[in-house]
Amino acid sequence: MTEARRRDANATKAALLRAAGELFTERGFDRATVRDIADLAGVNQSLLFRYFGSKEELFHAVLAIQTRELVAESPAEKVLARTLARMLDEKRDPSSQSSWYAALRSSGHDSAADAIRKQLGEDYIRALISLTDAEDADLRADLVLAWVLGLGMLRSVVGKKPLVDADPQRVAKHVLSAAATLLERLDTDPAS
Amino acid sequence: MTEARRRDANATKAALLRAAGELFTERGFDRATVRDIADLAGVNQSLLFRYFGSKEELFHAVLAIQTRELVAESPAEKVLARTLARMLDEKRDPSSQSSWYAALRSSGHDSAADAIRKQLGEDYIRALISLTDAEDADLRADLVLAWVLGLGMLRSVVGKKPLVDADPQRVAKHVLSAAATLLERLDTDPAS
DNA sequence: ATTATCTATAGATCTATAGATAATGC
DNA sequence: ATTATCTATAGATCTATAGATAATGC
Repeated sequence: MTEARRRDANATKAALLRAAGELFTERGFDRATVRDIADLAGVNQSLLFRYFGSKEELFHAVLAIQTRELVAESPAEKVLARTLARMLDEKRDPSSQSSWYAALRSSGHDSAADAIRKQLGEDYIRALISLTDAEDADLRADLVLAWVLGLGMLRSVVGKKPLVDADPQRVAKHVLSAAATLLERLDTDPAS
Repeated sequence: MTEARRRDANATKAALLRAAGELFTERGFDRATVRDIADLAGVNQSLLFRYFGSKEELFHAVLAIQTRELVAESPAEKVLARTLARMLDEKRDPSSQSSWYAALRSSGHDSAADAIRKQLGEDYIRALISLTDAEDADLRADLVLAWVLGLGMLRSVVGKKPLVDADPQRVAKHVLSAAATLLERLDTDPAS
């Protein structure tokens, strides 16, 4: 982003989405200011409003993209293992980390929470529910989702050790085998 | 708080702590404004600064109290069950819910996160670590802690259904038995 | 000529403080 | 007289917008 860029609305939008994904994840909705996002993207902050209307709409765009990427192309048994692999991969650049954490960190009563409730409720949860025949399948799926979110928060926000430095394979193995207590058809191979 | 109160500095401090606990948990650090906290406590907002110095110091006071209450008097095997019972008890008044969620929702790089890292690292985690002989005991404790935090966030911030409406006993039973995969000496009785 | 980008600023917060007021205890 | 409480406001943000500038494509 440091070299002189051509004038390209699509590239600017993409740069804003990327920067927003990174800062929302790292700081949460409120503390990721539009100015910081625009600076990180290397563009003027007024363009954020021109292309996305408001900070909140930008946030929703980020959430929608990330949810789609994550859930869309994996079979249900492997969604959890892949989510963990993605989250635990430290070589991954920060902008691709999930902004779900940011959604959680935002206010409890505004549309940010509504957004996550819907996005997660209807995509991710469905995959998890399909992995058990228990009558409380939907509750079990919520419990597993809570774990994933808690792990992400404790890593990315708190930076808790030894969790942040732990071997990804080992973390995934522990989580998957414990989660398999709740979801009997879960694939517990961390490297799948 | 509605009837005319006597002038009582201690009572005012307590009212502020209580109101702060409630609003920080519900909205996170940034969106719980000092004015709202003072209004909920039924006092003028300037008193918050008089008695606690700054919003951040008030937040730390809230965290310290809640951590102490929670961990202090339970044996290690029962700390998790009691944390869950406390969190899942809907009759409980909101001000006593844990502000750990608020700490998580606050910025990743300021002293709020430092506070939680220390408070949790040194009290809660120690209890969990004592429940397993595995060499990666500290990692396992982190994973369980992550689950508790994720559950609290998903309940109190997102209001995810069916999780919020679920039978506390059943939720506790699921979580405890899955967590026992990691901590072999954990007491898995939800009602202990 | 069109449109991507930037400048400048309005307007709405929010934290924090200085100084005034009023209720208590000796 | 002491001190708990309130009033009023400074000063620092932050989101959002109106209008000016400058790079592209026909």
